[in-house]
Amino acid sequence: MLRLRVTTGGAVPIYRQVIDQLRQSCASGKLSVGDAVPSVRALAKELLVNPNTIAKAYAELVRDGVLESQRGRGYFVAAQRNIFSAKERRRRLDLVMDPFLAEALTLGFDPQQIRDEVAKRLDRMTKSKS
Amino acid sequence: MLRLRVTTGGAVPIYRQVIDQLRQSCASGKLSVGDAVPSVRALAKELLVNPNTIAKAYAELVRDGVLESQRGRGYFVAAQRNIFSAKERRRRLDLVMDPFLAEALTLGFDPQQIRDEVAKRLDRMTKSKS
Amino acid sequence: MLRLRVTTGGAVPIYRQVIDQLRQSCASGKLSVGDAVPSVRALAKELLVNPNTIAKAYAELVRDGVLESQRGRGYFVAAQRNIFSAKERRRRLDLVMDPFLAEALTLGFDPQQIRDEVAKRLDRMTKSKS
Amino acid sequence: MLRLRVTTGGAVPIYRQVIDQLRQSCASGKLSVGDAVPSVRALAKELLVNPNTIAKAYAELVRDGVLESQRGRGYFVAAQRNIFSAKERRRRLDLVMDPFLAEALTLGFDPQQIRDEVAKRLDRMTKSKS
DNA sequence: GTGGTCTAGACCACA
DNA sequence: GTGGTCTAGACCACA
Repeated sequence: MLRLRVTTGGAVPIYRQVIDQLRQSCASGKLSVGDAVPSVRALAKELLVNPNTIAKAYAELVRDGVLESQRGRGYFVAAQRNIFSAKERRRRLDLVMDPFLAEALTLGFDPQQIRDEVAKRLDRMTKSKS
Repeated sequence: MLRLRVTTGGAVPIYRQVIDQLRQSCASGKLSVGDAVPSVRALAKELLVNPNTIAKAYAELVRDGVLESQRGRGYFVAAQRNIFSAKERRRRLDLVMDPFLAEALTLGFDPQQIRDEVAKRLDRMTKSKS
Repeated sequence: MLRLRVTTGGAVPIYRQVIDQLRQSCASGKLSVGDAVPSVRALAKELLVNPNTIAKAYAELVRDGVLESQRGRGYFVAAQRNIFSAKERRRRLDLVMDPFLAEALTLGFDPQQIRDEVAKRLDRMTKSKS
Repeated sequence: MLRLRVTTGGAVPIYRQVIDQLRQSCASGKLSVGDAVPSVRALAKELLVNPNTIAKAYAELVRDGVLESQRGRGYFVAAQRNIFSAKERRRRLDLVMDPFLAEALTLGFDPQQIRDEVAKRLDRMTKSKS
């Protein structure tokens, strides 16, 4: 059973947190192709947020090819297809990588530590798949 | 002499870019403890942005212990205090690492590619120190 | 000056109409790279619809790389870049072409007429660019 | 024997797919005036969908003059009446053509490619007549 | 002034 | 029951 948690008041919008956590669930294999995700209303009720906020998150995941919606039935995990051009994928990677690395360095981690942590986390994410 | 560049086009707010670049300059050693950073007005003029935007960025950097203000003299790079406990640093690292890795994976990059890109980017960031 | 019109009550959602018309304005050269589009509030007021509806349309155009938003400044026409993979572009073309052709045939136009009308309309769209 | 196929995955509602495919079968000559179409129940059973969904599709086709219902006998392809004036047909064509062309252009296809794809697709649609 | 997020709540489309 | 669209309106972030 999918467990999501969001915090309010912080800098990260609720809908962004939902997106990130669902992406992670897909990437880590906690969710597989074809799996249903909670309905907009059910998740909104569980997280105590407005259904529109969940709908917004789900809509973005659909646009990015992570989820598919079936009207009247619900949202489901889509087969991963690379919808973006190589250039765009690269652009989007940099867009998320740079702030991450800047923050990691600012936190006092050195390059070697960062590489190690990234490798370790990637292992955990992909191993748990099988 | 410190060189900052901001782009007014993208999604990242100007004050955020200023913060990120100064943090990175400190992390990479381009700026050392005690170094002066440009005055609010000078930097605003140079970057052609509103002084309020720079003031806001500097205020956040002071709040985070990256800069110190000396009244009447200007802003200086603060002695690197590790404000956070090891556990807290770790927590904050995960907080930014997980969404980054999840997005990278759903973009279709595999673990090896992600490790390579991270290493490459880190090299570029830290080489520019010398 | 950009002129948009929407009808309510029909099958086509308002935000979809806004998207279509802005796409057309870009495709036909009525709008050029860097041009500002009306602010969310201004357009909402002009069309007598809710600002959220306009915001939704603009957000989709940003996601598709047609517009760029500059926080605090407004929305602007983005440089056209092909953000989608060849496969995805093809998929999206079919997604809009098939319903169009089916409707055209149902209206009683024969293939030759449809080809002619498409060619004529394309000419008008791209000639008006210069 | 009429062959319909519906996919329950995508964004297009099932009843819409049924409508589009029947319209296309009529337009392409696969179905001729007076031909019977499958009964609501038979088609629902064949496609594994709710009979209400088929009933809804047939109702719209009757409303548009594509089908006729004969009480107790079933649904039949109606005599092709051109319900719309030439002007109205033209207006309706533009209504669907413009968004299609605008999207195709903003997807990065050039006029020549669009003309080619349209011609190719039309060929395939009408060849299947024989 | 601009855009961004979120809530509360209505009403429709679809299965 | 499910998702989709839209309104009214609040409050924040940014320039």
